Amino acid sequence: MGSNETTAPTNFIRHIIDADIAAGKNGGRVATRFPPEPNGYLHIGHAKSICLNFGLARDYQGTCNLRFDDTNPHKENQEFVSAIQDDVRWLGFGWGDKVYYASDYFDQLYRFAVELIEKGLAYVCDLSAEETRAYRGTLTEPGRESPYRSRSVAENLDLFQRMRAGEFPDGARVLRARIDMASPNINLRDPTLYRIRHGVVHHQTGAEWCIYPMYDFTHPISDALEGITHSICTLEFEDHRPLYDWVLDNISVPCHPQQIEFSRLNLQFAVMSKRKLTQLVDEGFVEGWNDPRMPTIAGMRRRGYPPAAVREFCDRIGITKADNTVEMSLLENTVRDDLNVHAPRRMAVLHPLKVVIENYPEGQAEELPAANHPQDPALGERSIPFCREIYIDAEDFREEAPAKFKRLVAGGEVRLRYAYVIRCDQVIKNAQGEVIELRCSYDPDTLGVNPEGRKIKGVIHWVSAQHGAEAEVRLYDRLFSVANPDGAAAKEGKDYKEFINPDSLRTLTACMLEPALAGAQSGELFQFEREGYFCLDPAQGAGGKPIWNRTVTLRDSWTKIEQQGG
RNA sequence: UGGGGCGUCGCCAAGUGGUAAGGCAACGGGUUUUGAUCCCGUCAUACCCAGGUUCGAGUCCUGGCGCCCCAGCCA
Repeated sequence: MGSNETTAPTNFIRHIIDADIAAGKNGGRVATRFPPEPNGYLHIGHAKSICLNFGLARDYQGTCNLRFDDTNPHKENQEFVSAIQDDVRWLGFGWGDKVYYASDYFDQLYRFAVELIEKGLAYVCDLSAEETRAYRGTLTEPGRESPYRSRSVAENLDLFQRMRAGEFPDGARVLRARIDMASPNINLRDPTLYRIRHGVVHHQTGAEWCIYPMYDFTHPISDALEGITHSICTLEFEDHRPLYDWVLDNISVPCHPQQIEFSRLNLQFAVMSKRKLTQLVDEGFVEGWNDPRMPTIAGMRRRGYPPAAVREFCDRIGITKADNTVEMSLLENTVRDDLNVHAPRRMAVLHPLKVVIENYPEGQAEELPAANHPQDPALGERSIPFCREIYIDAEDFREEAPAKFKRLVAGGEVRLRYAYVIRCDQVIKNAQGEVIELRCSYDPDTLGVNPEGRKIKGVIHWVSAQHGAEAEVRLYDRLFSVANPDGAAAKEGKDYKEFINPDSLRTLTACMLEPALAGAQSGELFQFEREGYFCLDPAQGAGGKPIWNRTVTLRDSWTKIEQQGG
């Protein structure tokens, strides 16, 4: 196998493909597909599948089709079709100029159904949905055969044609495969192949059809028609594989793709089912599918996760058949690894506390050079204005210093990043006793050099009060307050939504940014030194202020020290 | 009690009979004008359990145990 660049780590599916190639199967060809149903936005679990399928095509010089599994118009729409394409492209994968739709095969699917009927392998069944369920039996008892199971081929052909012609109402009849009502595998107990759906406009085929094929019938045929070699899906379809093979074994298709199943991704502090994500959106628990707290691809994009980091994450988690729940720290660390290398550094004060440097001349200002990246000179530098009044973060000042606290304390000194060492001479408080301003003095001999005879242990960030730009900053935390919302809900007999973290979004409306941030473009990412990585949101906040989303925090060893009573 | 899967470090995960990779987390230490980054070190006599085969088993066999999925005219 192999290619020059990014080759994903090996896994059991690659072993299968390697063996197939060695055996000369499919003429050594590898063709996969990513088959989303356009009934919602893609999430990080889909990203895992996308990276797997498109990654296989990339590494084996094969192909991967983007194919919409659009057989249930009731739940699907064009907005989702478009969003899915945006998301796959954003992740970094392409598909030439052809997007595939299962609905492109509706005519052929119909003819294959007729073929099955002609072979006596499918029949029109008049049982209601409830009756069908009752006839199906249970997990431990076999089902009973439908009274319509022995209709003649001619009658079945006539009825199926009339189903298509719209002669029967919804639910009146279905087309079923005639397999085995006693099979221990419930999927083989004469599964439904076609159902009647009047009055829904399909986003691709409009009102052309009033019967729609089921997944189990559509999927294997779509794969075969596209010459897919390896049809990769998640574990819950393992029980469907005998049906997948049955369909292909009994109709005249050009090839028989191999279905392979892997386990889906579970992520701590998140829910991953489309039903639940849809609910969070529809019921207003989040601002939309692209809310930065959502585990959707659109949400991660808005949050500022680089696509390369998401791809790297998918490589790091691997592909197996074992149930798994990945820790959020793995995702966050993957994002940090990418951002640390690529994000230019800036200074921003989130909780401004005014500092007046009394021995700095009023009306004076100077431009101080600052590296855009401390380890990568190629990113260049910008200059930062310094003057008599600045803001520092309220968290960087304490009247009394806890042990190991190395920021500014009353009477103490601290280094202003890329500027001077200052000393806090006086603390000004309001009537409530809250610190509202600091009067300091600076040491003019400390620009770029350490003072003689004393060690300055702390460095803090700051922004010029005169030159800084105001901004809104949104701090995101995990959407759920427990690692496993579904598990907690089941255990405590509650709804998973009761575990939504009330502090998953904290909005700071009076932040101060260094001037270099003023011209940033929507989507641009920076590290706000000592705070984290932030991404400019496309929207504007109150008063037209820019909104900066916190992508991820920096790793923080201080809070731990502080909590240990340090 | 039917069928299909899965069980290797806190979380992922290599391993394909020859004597337990790697990543994340954690914990020590060093560098540092980001308590960041970076660097160094520690971290499974042990692979769900019990027997067995073998010179040798996480890998093979037998029997248990645990967890996940399946009874949509959803995908």
